[in-house]
Amino acid sequence: MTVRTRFAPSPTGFLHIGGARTALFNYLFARRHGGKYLLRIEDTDRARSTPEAVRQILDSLEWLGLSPDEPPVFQSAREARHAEVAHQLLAAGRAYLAFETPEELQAMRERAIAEGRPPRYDGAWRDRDPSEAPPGRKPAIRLKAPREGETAVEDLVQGEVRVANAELDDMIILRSDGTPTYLHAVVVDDHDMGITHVIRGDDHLTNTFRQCQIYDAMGWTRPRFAHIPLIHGADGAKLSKRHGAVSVLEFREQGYLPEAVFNYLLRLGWGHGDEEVISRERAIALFDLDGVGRAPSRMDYAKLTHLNGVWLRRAEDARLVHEVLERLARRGVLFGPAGAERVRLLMPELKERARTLEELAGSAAFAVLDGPPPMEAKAAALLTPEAKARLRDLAQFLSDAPWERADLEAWLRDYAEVKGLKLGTIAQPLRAALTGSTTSPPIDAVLFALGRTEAMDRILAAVEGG
RNA sequence: GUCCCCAUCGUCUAGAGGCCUAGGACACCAGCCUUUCACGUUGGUAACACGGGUUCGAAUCCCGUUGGGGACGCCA
Repeated sequence: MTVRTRFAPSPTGFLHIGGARTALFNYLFARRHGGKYLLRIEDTDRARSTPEAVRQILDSLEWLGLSPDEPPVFQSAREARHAEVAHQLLAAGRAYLAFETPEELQAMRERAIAEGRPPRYDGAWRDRDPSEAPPGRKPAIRLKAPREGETAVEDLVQGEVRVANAELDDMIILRSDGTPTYLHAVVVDDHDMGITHVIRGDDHLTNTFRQCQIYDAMGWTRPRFAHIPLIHGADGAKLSKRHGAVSVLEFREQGYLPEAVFNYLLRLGWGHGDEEVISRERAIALFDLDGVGRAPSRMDYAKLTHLNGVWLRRAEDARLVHEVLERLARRGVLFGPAGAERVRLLMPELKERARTLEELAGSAAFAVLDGPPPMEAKAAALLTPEAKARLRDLAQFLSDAPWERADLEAWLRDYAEVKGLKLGTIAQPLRAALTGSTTSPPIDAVLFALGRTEAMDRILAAVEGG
């Protein structure tokens, strides 16, 4: 049997990092077993679902390389089928019409809670004849769930989980307006889509029992289930906005690389020995459900950032140059082809020193400019009268230098030696003049990337300025 | 409240009864490298929630306690 998995978000908001991980696990499991990974948009809540959210979810998945293998299924398009199955169950005597109004049910629930009883439907219409119904009232269809015995699920992550059927009430599968409820629609869709493995957040674990009852009532084969723990914020509570970035697109904006987010999410709740840096290919080769932990894990932005740095250093220079220039342009930094070329020359050094694309763009900003860069206070402090005098002298010396990086380094060292100075003594003021900052790539690399003319301009500007 | 799930350093995890003096990674601290910053590197602080069993032997198995999470809708 070919493995088929699905990710089934509801389009009521952006795709958050927990959903992304669920998608990732579904993707990896399918790939690992040579199966298909599908997407189903659960948009049956028409009041809260938006096309904008659908688009965002699709964008987010694409960015992470988790686009589905087949066109997405929209649950709302399948309502007729959901109703059909509900009516089949009704005809087969596995479901019944229930005539309470939502208000009545709400009141029953409140009463039960007030009296310390579990808020379960009492099955009042289970054996009553519809002819007794109040006139003109539209019924909902409820599943006639078994009352004796227990329902057990062999979960691929959680192990065997069982519950007494007495704990479960007769759930509504079709609302009085003819629309399906979520629990029912999911079962029908998963069955019709040929889903073999339902991998989802463990907030659905207790729903699973009721869904199994629908499979059983229809005589359908149940899929295998795997309930993965949720991701929490740093304080252990359910991940939310106040914990920082949670939307996938937000991570993209903040300069995280998709392969780093992929890697981080993979390692959150799943491990393979001591391996930390794991590529997509490696993940597909290694991933399996038995490596998934059962405890909820917490989002750790510091580790994500570290991992991002690792992937940033591994990334192609050309790609990073492109990203950085785009980000600088978006910041309103003006630059020409010469500036872009300097970033290109400097990228091998710049990417060693950044952990996110935002940092990378920040560290490249000095290079794209034509003319002296804005001077940080700490850099300005380096440009003492003495330092300026030395820079003037150095500029003279450098004006004849062959403009290759290795030569430049040699010239600087020679200069320092001749003057009896430590290299740092001249490198720091030079760095300040060239970059406006106290930190930058190696100074010879900076000189080389800027080019003789630009470098001289900046040195002289610093010498004459302030 | 009822039901379900979970529990190893601050965090992510390795660990399938002896290989555990509990390993790795992030973070943190100190040193080295050095032209700044990073990278790298060396070392350090730091955990089996608690209590009972089972066993020659338990982080690993069982029970309980505590703590966390989730579910109990004509939401998804």
